[in-house]
Amino acid sequence: MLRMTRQRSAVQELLDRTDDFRSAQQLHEDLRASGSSIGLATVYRTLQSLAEADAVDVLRGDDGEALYRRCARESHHHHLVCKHCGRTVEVEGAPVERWADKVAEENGFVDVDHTAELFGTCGRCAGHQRTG
Amino acid sequence: MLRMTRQRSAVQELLDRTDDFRSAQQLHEDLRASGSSIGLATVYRTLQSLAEADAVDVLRGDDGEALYRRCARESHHHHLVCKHCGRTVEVEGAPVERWADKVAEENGFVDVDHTAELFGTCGRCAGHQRTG
DNA sequence: TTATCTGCAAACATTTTGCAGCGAG
DNA sequence: CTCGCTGCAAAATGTTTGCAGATAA
Repeated sequence: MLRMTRQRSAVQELLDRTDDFRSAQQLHEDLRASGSSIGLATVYRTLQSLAEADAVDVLRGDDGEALYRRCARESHHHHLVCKHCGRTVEVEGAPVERWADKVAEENGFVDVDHTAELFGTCGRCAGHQRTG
Repeated sequence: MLRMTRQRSAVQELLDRTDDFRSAQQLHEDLRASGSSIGLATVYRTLQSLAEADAVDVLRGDDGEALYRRCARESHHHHLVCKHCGRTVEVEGAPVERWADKVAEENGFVDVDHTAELFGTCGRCAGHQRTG
C-alpha cells in the first residue's frame, strides 16, 4: 500500500537526523541543498502521510505554519522548544494529563484532548546573550 | 493614537456578545449579516491590534487558521473548548504553570512561555449523541 | 504490468499590503 | 485640517490538487 520511494526515504532519513521542528519548506530546501532532487508537493504529501501514521509530531508555529519533527518516543509527550536555536527536548507531562482530566470532569466535558508545549531560551542560547 | 471608528466598535461589540472562538472571516460574515458594512481587511487589522493589546485571545485551529475570542478574565488562563458547538470555558491552570517552571528549570531553559488548551465534547453535545 | 507516486503548475485559503479617499479628533 | 483608518483589489504565504509520465512491487 505504501511504496518506499527514493523521495520518501530521503525525507525520513532527513527527519531522523534533524533535531528541531522544521517546516515543509525548510525540509524541502534542506533536501535540495544536500543534493536530493525532490518536489515541494512530494515533501508535503510525505509529511502528511507520516503525520497520519503518527510517525512525526506536528506543531503549529506562531504564524500557523506547520512544523514537523521525528520524535524518539512513541508515547504521548510534550515539547520544550528553544525559541532561538530550535533545540527541542521531549518531556513527560503527567501533571498536565491529571489537570486536563480534572478540568474536563469538573465541567462535564468528555473525550478531552489537550495540547501543551513550552517555548523558551535554552542554556546555550541564554549564555550567548547579554545578561540584561 | 487609536481612533474609535464605527467599524472598530462594531468588531468589539460583536466579540463581547460572542462566546466561542471565531475566525476573522466568520466575524466578518457575522458583521455583514447583522447589517454592518465593513471590509474584511479592516476586520483583520482590528483583530490584530486587539490581539497586540491583549484584548482578545488567539488560538490556532487544526488547520492553522487564527481564532479569536474576547475573554472575561484579563489574567493568564487556558481554555476548554467543545469540538462540536464551540462552547468555551476559561480555566485556571496552576498545575500547568508549576509543571512548566519545573521542566524549564530541569532543562536549563529560561524565559519559558507555554500554551495549553483542552478540546473535548461538552455535556450538552454528549447528550445529543448516541451513547456508543 | 499496473497501481501508486512524482513533479509541475495551477488552484486554494488565509492573511497582508498599496493606495486613494474618508472621517475622527 | 490632518493623520490615521477604511475599502478594495492585488500580492504574498502556505498548502492542496489535477494530470501526464515515471517507477516500485
